[in-house]
Amino acid sequence: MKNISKEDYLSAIYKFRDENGEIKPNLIAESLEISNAAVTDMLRKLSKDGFVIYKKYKGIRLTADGENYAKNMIRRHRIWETFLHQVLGMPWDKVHDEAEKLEHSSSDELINRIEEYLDYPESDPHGYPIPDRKGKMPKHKNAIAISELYKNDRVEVIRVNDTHKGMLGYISKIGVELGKEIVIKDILKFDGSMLLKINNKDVNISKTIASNIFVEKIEG
Amino acid sequence: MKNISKEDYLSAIYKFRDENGEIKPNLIAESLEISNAAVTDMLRKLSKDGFVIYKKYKGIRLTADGENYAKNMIRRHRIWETFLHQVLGMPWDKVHDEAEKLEHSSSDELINRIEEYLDYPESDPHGYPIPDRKGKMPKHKNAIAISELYKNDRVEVIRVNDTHKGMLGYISKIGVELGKEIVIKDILKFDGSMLLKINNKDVNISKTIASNIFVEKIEG
DNA sequence: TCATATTTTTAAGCGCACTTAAATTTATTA
DNA sequence: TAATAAATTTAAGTGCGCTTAAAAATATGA
Repeated sequence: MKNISKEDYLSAIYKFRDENGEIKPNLIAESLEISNAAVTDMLRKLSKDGFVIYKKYKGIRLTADGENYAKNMIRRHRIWETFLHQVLGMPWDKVHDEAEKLEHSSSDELINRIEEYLDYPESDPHGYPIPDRKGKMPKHKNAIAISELYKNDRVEVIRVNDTHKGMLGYISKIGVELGKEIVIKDILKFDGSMLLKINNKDVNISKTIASNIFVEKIEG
Repeated sequence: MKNISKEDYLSAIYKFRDENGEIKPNLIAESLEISNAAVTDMLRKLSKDGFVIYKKYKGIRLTADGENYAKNMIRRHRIWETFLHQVLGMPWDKVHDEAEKLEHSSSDELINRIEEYLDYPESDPHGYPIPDRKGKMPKHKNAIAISELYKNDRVEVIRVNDTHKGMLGYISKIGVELGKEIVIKDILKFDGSMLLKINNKDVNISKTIASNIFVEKIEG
């Protein structure tokens, strides 16, 4: 059994809902790696407790309460990640799992103290924005996935997706980090993989990886 | 339900066992605030897993594995308390509950990193020793409870017990902290309460409180 | 549009860490 | 030492968050 809490469900809904703010049970089940039946069970409870709008066979959406709750969990998660990386020097690809545990065991007061200690950071080690204590999310830079780029584009890394296990470790091994400059040297048509220049070295990355590294163009 | 983990049982046994290293189920149940029946259940499991020696109706003791496990939990707890107090400025009487939650959600690697960041502290904010990563406990100062002292003794606070809820808050409110000088001004025979001088103020404390503040005598 | 595939819900059940109540063992004390 | 009290174990049961299997609803596509 996995024993996932209400907190994880709300975070997952928040993260994976579509442009209309809706999500299907199936996607929740996949992201939490549990059965669809378990999701149905929990949705009933979350609905009863006023955190989601749930009607059988219909898409699910967060209530205002649910959204606040989820945003607070994301705040906790990202503040822990930032602390672990910046203060304790924990590597990029390890902070996620550690924060995942800590976020459920911290009072709001503790999170606020850490935030203060970090001098109110606006983004986590992967470039994601940290909601403030009122739930306000700092403005995100306009990010493009590397997979959307063209040959000879020169870009700077501003965000890296941390949803896939093991991927972050690989990404950091090939030299990618926030602020790093990358040049697109070639795009291979047959598999969508891309040849990049990072740290003056040529690196080939798959389309999957390319779609999880977000950048902004360097002008000029 | 309280949902107490194996980890809490082992810590409780470690803390409350007698001079022979033994403990009765009853005491475990009281300290964890659960029923005796729940303790019997868990003891069976802990025994099967090799953490305690358990024979029906006999005293319980930790195996070497159980002792190591418990000591590691105490290490986690005290390192978190030290971090919360020293780095984040969390007050004396709040760190216990917060650490209680965090200790179950931290990898050994995280604890080691915090320990390093704190420059390998030897005692927690209440004066209790912190086991090192091999389980070695730093030598404790020889502590006397204030309740054992005589009129006119001059002493320095070196440890404060954090087992009673609310007591630490009170103790800190009357001016007691580690390293603080106290003079015993009087002992009231009829109830064992004591009149102390702290910060040049007279304070009366009950026998219960007096037996939970530990000191060493100031020579001369 | 109708058969088929997919998603979602329902039903039954499991393991865990508890609970209360009753039975049993051990400890106390008169 | 025998009656009584206290501690401990056993038995039965609960709530929670899962599971698998089957049933029902929705979506897809020839």
